[in-house]
Amino acid sequence: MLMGELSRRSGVPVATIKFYLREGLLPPGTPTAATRASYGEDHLRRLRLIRALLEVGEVSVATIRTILAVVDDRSVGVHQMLGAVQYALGPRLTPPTDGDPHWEAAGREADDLISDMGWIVAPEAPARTLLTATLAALRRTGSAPSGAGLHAYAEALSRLAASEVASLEPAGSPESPAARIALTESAVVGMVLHERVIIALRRLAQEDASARRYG
Amino acid sequence: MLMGELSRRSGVPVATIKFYLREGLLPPGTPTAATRASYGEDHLRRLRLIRALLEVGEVSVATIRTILAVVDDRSVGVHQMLGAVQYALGPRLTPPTDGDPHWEAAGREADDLISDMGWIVAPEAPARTLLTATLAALRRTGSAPSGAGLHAYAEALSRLAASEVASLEPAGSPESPAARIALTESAVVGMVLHERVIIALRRLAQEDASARRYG
DNA sequence: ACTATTAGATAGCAGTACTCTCTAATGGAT
DNA sequence: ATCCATTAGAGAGTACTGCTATCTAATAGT
Repeated sequence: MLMGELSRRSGVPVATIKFYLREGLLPPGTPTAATRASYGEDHLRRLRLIRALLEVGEVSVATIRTILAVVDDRSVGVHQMLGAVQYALGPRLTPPTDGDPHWEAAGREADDLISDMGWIVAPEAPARTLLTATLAALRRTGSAPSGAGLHAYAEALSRLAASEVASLEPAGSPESPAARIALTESAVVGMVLHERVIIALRRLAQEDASARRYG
Repeated sequence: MLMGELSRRSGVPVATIKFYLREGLLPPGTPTAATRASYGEDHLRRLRLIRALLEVGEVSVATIRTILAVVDDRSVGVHQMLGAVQYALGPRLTPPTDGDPHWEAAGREADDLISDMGWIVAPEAPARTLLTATLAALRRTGSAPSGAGLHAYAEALSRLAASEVASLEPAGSPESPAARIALTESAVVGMVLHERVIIALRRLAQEDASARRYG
């Protein structure tokens, strides 16, 4: 497949594909002449993955590059891959250096919740920082949620996450390297886009609840 | 309170506060002289709200301006406010003009889910578009979730949303205009930041589930 | 009187995701 | 054989975002 066909089939402009090649998001095609290279179905698949992460997942180009490097690294297993993706996605928030009481209280609340749930998570997990930062911001604005509400969220998400992780490796270990990559790409896009699905469903449910109560 | 004190108490640089004033995110202080204005606690509260939405909620300045305009509009009720905020947050995705089969299948799936759940949502609700776009992207990348999984998500979020909406108006209607604004700000920050809480909890639960299964 | 601070305005800056332009080489059509 | 479209590869340019810096004139506190 030539650049033009890749562009046509993916809906991505040629100049943009070239940009992704320069940025290392897309591996180069196999050159057939000085001014010609051939691209395969895997390029098309990768391109769709990039666009999904960018347009729907709102993931930055730099983060996508990091994620794809993990996807292409055959030495990492499913668990490490999930962790690496979470680390790449994780908030680039800087915790306050001084002793911010809101931050510290939020950190304690997050730690308590995690241990109450019996969750096994790394101390430096970015999601932990994200939770702390969000709880701290809620405290700062005087809108801290109740502990009971947090637990309800956690219980619900615990069940959803368990079933999703269980479906990650449907048929044993991957057969070929290409199949492994396709499977890993699918897991990544699932991780990122399911978050969007959850947000969309939550907003829809909220609109419904609000309509019933006030509408 | 003078600009300097507002800056010190909020942790936001003076130049940035001036920028928010210019952008209309922060109402001007009451001028006391040609080069002096006085700011109150409401400015401090609003500034914290802006920072929470920006830094944790990842909401753009333009969107925050739109949201704050709704918050300050005393003529809108809770339900309309929620709708307006969702509309402002909503994806700025453009649905494909041509008949994209993935998009259309995703749209049908979203509509089916909404009617299965018995949800009352506007046909043009941005969350509906977000759901459609995300399902379409999942289809394009060959990672479409199962209908059963979607229903499980929807059920869980339906319960969470109902309890959150129920807690929006804790003690009847607001007393003073200032109290109404404070309550509305709290509702907005809750809407936006609780989404982050959910994402953080999901990632934590996923890490735990993955650790138990593969770690 | 002097220094620090402020309002208000304008300009600049760093990062992001492209988009455009150019050159030289090549492929297919006529 | 010769044209025209297409391509690789490289570099510069663009539009937008969220600040940040600089300047002027006015004022407050010491």
